[in-house]
Amino acid sequence: MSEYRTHTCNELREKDAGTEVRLSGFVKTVRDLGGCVFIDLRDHYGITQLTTEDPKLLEQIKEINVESTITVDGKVVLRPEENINDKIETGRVEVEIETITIQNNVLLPMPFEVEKSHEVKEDLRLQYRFLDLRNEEIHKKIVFRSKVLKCLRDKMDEMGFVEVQTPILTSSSPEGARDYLIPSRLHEGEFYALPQAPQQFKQLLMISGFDKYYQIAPCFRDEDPRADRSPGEFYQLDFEMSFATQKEVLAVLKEVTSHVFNTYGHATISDDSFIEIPYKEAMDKYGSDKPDLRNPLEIKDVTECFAKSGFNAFKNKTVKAIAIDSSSVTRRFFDEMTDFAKTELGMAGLAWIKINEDNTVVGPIAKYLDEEIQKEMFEITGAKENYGIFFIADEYLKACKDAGNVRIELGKRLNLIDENVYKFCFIVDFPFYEETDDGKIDFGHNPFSMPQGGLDALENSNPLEILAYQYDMVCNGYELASGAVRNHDTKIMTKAFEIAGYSEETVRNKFGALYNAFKYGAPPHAGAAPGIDRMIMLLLGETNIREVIAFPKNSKARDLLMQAPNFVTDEQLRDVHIKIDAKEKENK
RNA sequence: GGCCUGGUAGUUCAGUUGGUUAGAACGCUAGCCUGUCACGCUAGAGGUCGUGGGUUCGAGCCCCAUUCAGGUCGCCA
Repeated sequence: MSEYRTHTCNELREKDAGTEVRLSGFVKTVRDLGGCVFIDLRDHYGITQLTTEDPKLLEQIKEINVESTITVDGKVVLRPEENINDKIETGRVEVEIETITIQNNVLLPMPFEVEKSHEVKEDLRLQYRFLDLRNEEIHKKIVFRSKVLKCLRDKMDEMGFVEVQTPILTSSSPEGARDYLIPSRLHEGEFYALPQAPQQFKQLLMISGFDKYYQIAPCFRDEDPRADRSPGEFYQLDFEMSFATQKEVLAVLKEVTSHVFNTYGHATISDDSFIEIPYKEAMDKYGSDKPDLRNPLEIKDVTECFAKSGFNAFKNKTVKAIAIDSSSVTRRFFDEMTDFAKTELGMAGLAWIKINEDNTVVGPIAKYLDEEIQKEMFEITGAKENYGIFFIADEYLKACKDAGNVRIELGKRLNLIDENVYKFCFIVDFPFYEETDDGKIDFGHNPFSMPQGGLDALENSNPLEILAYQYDMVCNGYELASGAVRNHDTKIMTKAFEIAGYSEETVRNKFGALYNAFKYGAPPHAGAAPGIDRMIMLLLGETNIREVIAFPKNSKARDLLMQAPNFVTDEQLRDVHIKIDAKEKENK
């Protein structure tokens, strides 16, 4: 018998009545009725009610604070019929206390009530995360995460993938995000970087002949967070396959995600999931490369209509339109949307028209649209009587994105989102290059992916028209995975970098290991990496990614519990050959 | 870095047009209570209204600055 317990707090049932037991746990509540007392004892597994009428014990219990840890010896008894509590699994029995040992009392005031921690301001929860995690609801999410991780590992294993751990201390790599740097003590002035992803290692593993690799991999990116983006560090189910095409990678993504979402999802996967949508189509129809397909609204292009109209503000701009059934909303709805577009989305404005029962058109810009234009517009957008149309005008890409945000907001406000389904899709055919603000050509996503059409396309096409074998998996408006067929041919790679303005020498310097390895019979390979935190968030129907991470950082990438980052001693700095610029410090 | 929203008791919040002693709920402390499970009842303690400045006879409320937090754009394959 354990020194501390014979059973957990979720084990005792009616059949145990009469047995002597020992339980240990946290005091969840004390209900003192005067002549008798009830204690809810909580541990990782559940809750058991303790009770006593013994005056000596009643006196002792007065010293126990809520959330203290105690060990109790006692006898299991059946509860009287009328006092059964079926809300807890042990609710048909209780333990009559014989002795109580206080293991550790609560010595400081509790910063918040554990039972209500989910209502508390987030920074306080994070500062006392160890107490926050005692809350059953939050506790359960972390246990849930463990199950999902096992599920993923089992599935990957079943599909023949080998888990390989790759270095955490590695070199800076040109992938887009800012690196976290680690100064080297042994090599003055040099730095390690934490991996943004095990990208180069997994490709090297393919060259090593491992065929199918995966890893639940920590990734580090020094970027500002979002509600759905964990600041600083996060985990990916990173995988890579040799001799595989885009189609085969998408099939693996589909198999893994449908398995885990079918097993652990709070909603069901819709039948029309896993369709492929080209990037361009996604931008045109949904104004986003991570569209929420539960939202039935579609964006239409009405640039031509406005070109013919007398409304000069929209001339020479791309004009996007979203039609909604407005029979259930008032005029005020339109004004509030305009307000939202201006203040929240930073748009210049949001034009709209409303079509009355009798097909007359009203709204701030209605007078500029003659009947013929209206007719054409209704045809394009599918609008009819009792509909409203919102218009977003700007330079093409901005118009798409703004319309996308308006679409999302309309979906929310009109309550068009079915919370009980997962709609997955693959966004494919991302542009290989994009134009930077100063008119240069640069890689659209990452330089590791294979351009469609290979060397021929690079040599003979307009770079901005070349597509990449690059794909995302999207679920309910979240980018859940991203991947690519890799460029394993150094000739194509050199050319690809040349177009973006990098010399072969730069390529060799930036990722020499990989570039060099490609020259030793590299197999064609492709892969992807679903984000695990985001996946668990979706499985649980959460919208805050920090809810599914045991010890998350706050939105400024600070660890409020461990107080990181923090200043270090001068000696530590000397060790790693770092000097803090005093001026910079003062400015702070 | 830009924008939006917020900071009032331990916690979550309310606080009218700028006007006497800043409230509620939960928690905490003390007392009463033998079947509670959100136990109940009674009483009590608890506040530099984020910080600094300003306007005013008078500021939780108005103005400026600043700081912290959350969201969002930029950023992030």
